[in-house]
Amino acid sequence: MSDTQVPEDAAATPPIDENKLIAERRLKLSALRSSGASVFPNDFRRDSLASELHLGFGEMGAEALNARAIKVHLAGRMMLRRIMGKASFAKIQDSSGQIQLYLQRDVLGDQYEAFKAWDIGDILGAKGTLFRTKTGELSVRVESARLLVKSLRPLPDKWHGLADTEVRYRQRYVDLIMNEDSRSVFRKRTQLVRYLRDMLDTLGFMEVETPMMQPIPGGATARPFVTHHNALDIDMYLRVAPELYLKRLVVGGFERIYEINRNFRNESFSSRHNPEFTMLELYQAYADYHDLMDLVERIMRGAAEAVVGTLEFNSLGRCYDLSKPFERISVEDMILRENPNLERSKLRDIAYLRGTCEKLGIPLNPGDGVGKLQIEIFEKTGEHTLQDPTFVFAYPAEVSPLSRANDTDPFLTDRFEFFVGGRELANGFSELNDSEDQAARFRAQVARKESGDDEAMFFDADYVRALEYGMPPAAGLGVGIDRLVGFLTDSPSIRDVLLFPQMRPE
RNA sequence: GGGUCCUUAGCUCAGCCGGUAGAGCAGCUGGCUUUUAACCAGUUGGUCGCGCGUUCGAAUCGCGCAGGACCCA
Repeated sequence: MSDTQVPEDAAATPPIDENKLIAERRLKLSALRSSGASVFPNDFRRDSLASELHLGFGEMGAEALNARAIKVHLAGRMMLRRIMGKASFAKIQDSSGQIQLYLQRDVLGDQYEAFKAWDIGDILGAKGTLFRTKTGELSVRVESARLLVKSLRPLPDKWHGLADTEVRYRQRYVDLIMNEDSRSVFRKRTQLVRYLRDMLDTLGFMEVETPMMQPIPGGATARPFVTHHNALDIDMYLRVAPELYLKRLVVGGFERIYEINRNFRNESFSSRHNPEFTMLELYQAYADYHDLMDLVERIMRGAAEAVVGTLEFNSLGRCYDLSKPFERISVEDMILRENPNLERSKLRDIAYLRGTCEKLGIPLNPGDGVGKLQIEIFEKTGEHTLQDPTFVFAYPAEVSPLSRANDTDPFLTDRFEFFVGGRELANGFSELNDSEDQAARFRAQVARKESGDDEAMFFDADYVRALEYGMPPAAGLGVGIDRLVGFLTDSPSIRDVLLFPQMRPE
């Protein structure tokens, strides 16, 4: 591509939001083009990042700096500019941080006059020598400077920054330019995922990838997105969970596996939900749900160390101390704790539970059995009280179609959910590996679907066939990565931890 | 899906007892060779989210729509 020619269709498809400030910058760009100079050059090479210089020389005195005369090549976006006649200060920002430049007309000559026409937001390259200003700021005395990229759009207010949440989400690039807090959240997200991979690899887990497009969506009760495969002429579903594929791999002999990837659920979106979100799912053979509760404690502490740097920290308006043991309590005990007026002996009496739901204002669905009603009551009265890290275990089989039944009480399954800050962060259970029981539970889900529950599961015959070969006893765990990041970075909205959250079209 | 609030210059925000829109920053012009949101002087810039209504007159009042934030389901 030639960089001295304006693309011919530039005028035919004008960008959005044109204004006078942009027009002025376009004029400057067009003057650059007609000057014959290289307008978007890519031959400048830097040898330092701002933060490396602050780290390496931030403590060095002015005289020592002058004596060593350290030469640096830097590049970055100009964020701030103070022109004082024949000398100027500017701050440039690179991926690591910011550093101040000092530019003088006596040194730079024509380049100095050119610099005065550059705008905040332009990307420039500078070569110079480190020094300390009389107020003590580590800076670069610039010996030559070049404009590398002309920015056509003005940045937000240099002091107030970008505050409009909608623009922060829609134009994340502007948010990332302006807000170190935002950059920090996404760096921490990456640190968390790297920690999880390192830890699981250390424990002998193998990372795998399973289909995102599935002919039968399974592994969770949720409405799927539908798409169409043209060559096969069949509808396909974006996965709501990878669970059934991961367990096929356990049948195949991969005894410790995990996947960190996206799930898709066709629900409305808000500050708590995004249609696509990231889950860690792992499966461990010859382990049960108790082992996974221990693993979740380990993950939570390791993640806090990796991301926050400490086990004691504030998040979402509260102080947490993850060094204390996490509480473990059963669903029925939770219900009784939050509803002391209820009688334990009647917790499996459907008429009693219906009456309780009515008193609590929970809408009743005709198909709901005892287990479903128990969970409704727990979610309404108990879930939000679980601020400190807590495992709730012994979930009814009715709401746990993939979990192993409890040996002594078949109404229950060996399943837990993990809560912190009043939100569910993880879900784990001993896996159902009885193929005949699994087939029966799929049939029950199909019956729910036929009675109008469009979140109920499909019958997955191949999955049952896989179980018929024999799946080793195993336990499985799912961890909501977005929620975990939100908790560890004190981000109240899921949109603050997704680079590009789902928004209505502009 | 329901409730409350928000939408004014490129950005951050005033203006809301209805009388034809303002500040700071950014921009432009000039001055200033160690500034720290630099400073000083001058200056440009608006379909007040969109539509309909009330009124002599609407950024301001009413209704509807759109987008967003928070709370609830």
